[in-house]
Amino acid sequence: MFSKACEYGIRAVIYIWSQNKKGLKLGVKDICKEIDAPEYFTAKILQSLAKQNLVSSTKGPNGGFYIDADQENMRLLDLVIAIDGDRLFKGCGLGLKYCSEKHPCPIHYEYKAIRDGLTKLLSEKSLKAVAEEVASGKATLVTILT
Amino acid sequence: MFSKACEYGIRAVIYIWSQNKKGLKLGVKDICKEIDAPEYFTAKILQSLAKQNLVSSTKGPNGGFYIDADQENMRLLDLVIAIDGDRLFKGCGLGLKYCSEKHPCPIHYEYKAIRDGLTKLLSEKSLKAVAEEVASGKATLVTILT
DNA sequence: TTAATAAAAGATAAAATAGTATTTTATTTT
DNA sequence: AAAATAAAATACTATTTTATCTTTTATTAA
Repeated sequence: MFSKACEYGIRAVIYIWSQNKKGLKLGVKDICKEIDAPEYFTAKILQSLAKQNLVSSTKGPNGGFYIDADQENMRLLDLVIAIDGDRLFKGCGLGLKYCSEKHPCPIHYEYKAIRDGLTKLLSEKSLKAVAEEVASGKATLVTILT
Repeated sequence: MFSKACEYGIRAVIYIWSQNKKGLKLGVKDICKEIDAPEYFTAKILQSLAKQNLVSSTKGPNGGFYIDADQENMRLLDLVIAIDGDRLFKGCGLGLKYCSEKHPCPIHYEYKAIRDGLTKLLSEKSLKAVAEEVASGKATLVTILT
């Protein structure tokens, strides 16, 4: 569903937020160790997000990635679009160039319902909300056996 | 969501079925012309489906692809799995190796609902049903402007 | 002001997906 | 039996995604 880049990106950003409620910045290495993602690849994703102003960063000692007040209200949808684009949220399920209510493909309505559900899910989940779930232990970002 | 191969494959199989209610077999060229898919690529997909016994084919003059009585009850889900595998239907939305009710990722329940919806959609839509919609003009497989 | 640190940028490589072309094999019609 | 037809098999190319490594730039602490 989501690309690998998107999976890593979402996990990374959630982890960054959960850690820097205290003003703590995080290096890529720390982030990737925690969320089990490839370091250089994740660095690229975060740099792209920084360029798009979804996360913040500073270089040098004690530098790293963090999320400021303006950014913490982002929705997961914003993140997904920033990383994967909007391909998941538009276009026909069967790849028809023109597919519409008037000329629907055979799965048009049902597919639309699924996609709208996904959009809704990602719109309603704010970074803050999911990160708080993780911080409180209600949800996890890491592999836990058993 | 679905791969290109899957989009072409679904469209091709639906078209094949709608045409050979009469016992008519279809060549790859005809199929691809109608559904606007790349010929050689689609040929490969159909050959793979034939190997998996989801469609039938015969070589030689008047040969081509067709769908026999055993095959026409396939669900779209069977098709998708045959082409794309089951990656879409299992695994964590955020890519966690272990994500479960007991240790859920932050979007576990909502994502599961979406995915179950997709599975349901593809299970309930039989090839026959969608192909009949196309045959009757209720749905389309081709690009129609306006 | 120098050394250390960490992101940014750029270059490269591997794997997967998408797409094309050619050769081989089976079948049918003449 | 020969020619024509069409799928099957194989080989090849291109693009995108995933991933790694190296160099540069900004920042901070000693």
